[in-house]
Amino acid sequence: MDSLEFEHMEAVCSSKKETEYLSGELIIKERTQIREFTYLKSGLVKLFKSDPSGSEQIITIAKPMDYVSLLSVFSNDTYNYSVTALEDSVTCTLDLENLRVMMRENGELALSLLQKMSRAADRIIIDTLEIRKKHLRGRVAYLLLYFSDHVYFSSEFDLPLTRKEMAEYVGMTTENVIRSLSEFRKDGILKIYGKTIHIVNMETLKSIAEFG
Amino acid sequence: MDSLEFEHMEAVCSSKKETEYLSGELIIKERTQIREFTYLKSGLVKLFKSDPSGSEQIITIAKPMDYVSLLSVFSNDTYNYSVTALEDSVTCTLDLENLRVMMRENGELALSLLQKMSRAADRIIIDTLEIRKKHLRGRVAYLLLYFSDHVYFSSEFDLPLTRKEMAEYVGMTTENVIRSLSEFRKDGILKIYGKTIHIVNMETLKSIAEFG
DNA sequence: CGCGGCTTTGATGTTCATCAAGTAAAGTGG
DNA sequence: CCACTTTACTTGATGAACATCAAAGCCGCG
Repeated sequence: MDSLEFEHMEAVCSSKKETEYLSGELIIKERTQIREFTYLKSGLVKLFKSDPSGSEQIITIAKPMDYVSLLSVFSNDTYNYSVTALEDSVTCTLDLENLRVMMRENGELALSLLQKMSRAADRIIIDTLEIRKKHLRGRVAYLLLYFSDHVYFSSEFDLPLTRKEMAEYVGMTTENVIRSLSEFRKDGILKIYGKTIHIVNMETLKSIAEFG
Repeated sequence: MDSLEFEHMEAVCSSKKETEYLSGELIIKERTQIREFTYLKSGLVKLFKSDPSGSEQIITIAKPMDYVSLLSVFSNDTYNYSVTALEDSVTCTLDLENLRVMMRENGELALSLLQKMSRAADRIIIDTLEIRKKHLRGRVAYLLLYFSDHVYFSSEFDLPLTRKEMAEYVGMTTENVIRSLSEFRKDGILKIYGKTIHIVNMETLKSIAEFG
């Protein structure tokens, strides 16, 4: 959200509460009651859905100022996904009932929330379709570029996800994520030191992400 | 939307306009300016995104009282998907600027819109993840059950989609949609007369949809 | 130091897309 | 309304993409 909306909401809400989480900690557990509206103040988190069988699918990754209690907040009474911290993170929570009252009284606030929620949902849907079209190498490239271009703003960064999580994000197996990464390394597109990624040949990676 | 929201919006909007479309007609063209808020009054439509290369991906299918100008409305100034009628349909459009003004003045309206939009987006995301997990036969089964359980409320119905469109919806090839259908027929799960589908063995189909 | 989780690579088999070719159905123009 | 063209549907054969299985190295942590 931009700073205007942000201040707007802060001003409007008396019941703001901050909570710190360590990397790996569970922030929201699916199927629990939604009582609060949550956004991310700092850090990085993943939103995901897990199966009875234990497997997980990552829906999206949320950055500071993103709403963590995504869509379900206003449509459901329980979460249908979980959230855990990928890095040490701080969340802000507002009492949901309180926020609802505010929105009823203040259409401007409601409209700006609607706008922001729409943007987030839209991006998830578009990205999912985009990823579905691609072959495995293209998916991995797309993911690396996401971190490079939209999260860390650098061609060198530490992956906040394990290989397994990367696989869960783009719908492939861990082994094939690794294979794709290894191929990129062999082709001189990347340098890899464990979780540290250095994108050497950005152009090639971009064309793989687009056409692969 | 439920009838309360519905009346609410009707009452609030002076500029309502109805438009009829024949099956196959384009209702919204992606990348065009969004000027109106549109919902479906009767019929059935598909929302889809198309590639430079000409291929299409179906995002979802909208039923009467669903919002057709889905998420983009409040987050974008242009549509990032197209809409065409799958059956003869009637849409209702409201002037978007007008609606925005109403929402600012009327938080209750804004909140109810937010709720409804959230529900729709949520369903799309969940369904997409659900489909991604499944094998081809499971995807086709899932799709058939969607029509049976949520659109036509009958075990016998006419598919509103071509085989190709079914493929575009669930992310597989036309040939494999057909192959799955043929297999279901051979296994005595379906009877197929062109576009008419009769689900004979509902239980088996459900278990394929769930575990396939 | 040893255990468990994460990572990596190779070998194997399955699932699926692609290609090809033919039939049926649905428009289209004379 | 009929010949003609196009679009939709169907089946089979082939190969490519991908998941699965297996085994080993690595790293952090108790």
